Amino acid sequence: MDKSQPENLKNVGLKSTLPRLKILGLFESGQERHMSAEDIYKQLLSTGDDVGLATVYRVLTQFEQAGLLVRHNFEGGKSVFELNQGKHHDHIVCMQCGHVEEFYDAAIEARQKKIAAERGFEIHEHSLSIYADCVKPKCPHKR
Amino acid sequence: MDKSQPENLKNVGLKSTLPRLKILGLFESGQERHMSAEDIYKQLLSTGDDVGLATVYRVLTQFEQAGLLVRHNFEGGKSVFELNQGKHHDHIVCMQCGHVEEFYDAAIEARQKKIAAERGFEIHEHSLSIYADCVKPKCPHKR
DNA sequence: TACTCAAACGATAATGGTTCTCATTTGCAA
DNA sequence: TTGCAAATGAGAACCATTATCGTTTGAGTA
Repeated sequence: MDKSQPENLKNVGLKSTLPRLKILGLFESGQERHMSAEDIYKQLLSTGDDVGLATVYRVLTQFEQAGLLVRHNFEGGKSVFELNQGKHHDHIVCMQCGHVEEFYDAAIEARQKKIAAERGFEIHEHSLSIYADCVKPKCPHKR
Repeated sequence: MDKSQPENLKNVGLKSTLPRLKILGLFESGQERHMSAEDIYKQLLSTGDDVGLATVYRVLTQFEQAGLLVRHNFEGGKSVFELNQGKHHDHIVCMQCGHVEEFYDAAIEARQKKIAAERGFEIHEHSLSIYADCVKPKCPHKR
């Protein structure tokens, strides 16, 4: 399923170590797109893959800097990460269940560029998060 | 200049106390629109108005709940607050100097509503922050 | 104007997420 | 294999924020 991991790491100049492979593997398994350090730590413990919490944080930061992951700071104080698949997108976060949905809107993107340019800014990155409530009873995702 | 403070507090059901008046006064003085708890604490200390840090946090939260202030969670881990003047707006934050500029774009707002509705969400709140670099040498605002 | 007392305060301890420290382990090249 | 810099892991440290709890205060009442 995910045999290409060592190359992924080498490609970004990171030594291929067990903890790094495990963590990257978790993201590539696609079980959960958005995970916090704590999520990952617990997940690894539960499968018997003992990785220190400090290492999880270190590796996540390295992956972010290497461009493998993207970090988001939603409300709630903790950072969540997701695989960087090139395509920028924004998020809607359900305030009830914490479920995260992604979206991309070209009109919004264009507007943002325009606004920044008008004000003499050079866009570095941007984050748009809509905090909302799922209206439908499709809210069984627990936080 | 800001004589109406006690009424402001009463109107939202808060007892008019010294710390609350001082903190609200700081925001109403307009010196700095966006301030963190730490900013406020230091500012008050520097003018001899001794208010406990715990009180600053407590009051900020109360003001937020009362609708007097709006809280933002920019990158950097700390919350910043600004006077709630009714008009919703988003922010561009300079990554170099920390300077914050505000903007409002009807097209973006409309798009957001549409996107949420399409996905069966009821918008609760949303926050759009563009992290950018001031291009011009108008960047003397220190963080 | 003095009295009462719940509400508010302030110092400090506790918390939660994250980073740092440093002794031990490991990937990998010679 | 061996050597060693890089990486790891346990736990301490850190930082923003919240909780605790004894003391103070605002504002209605006598």
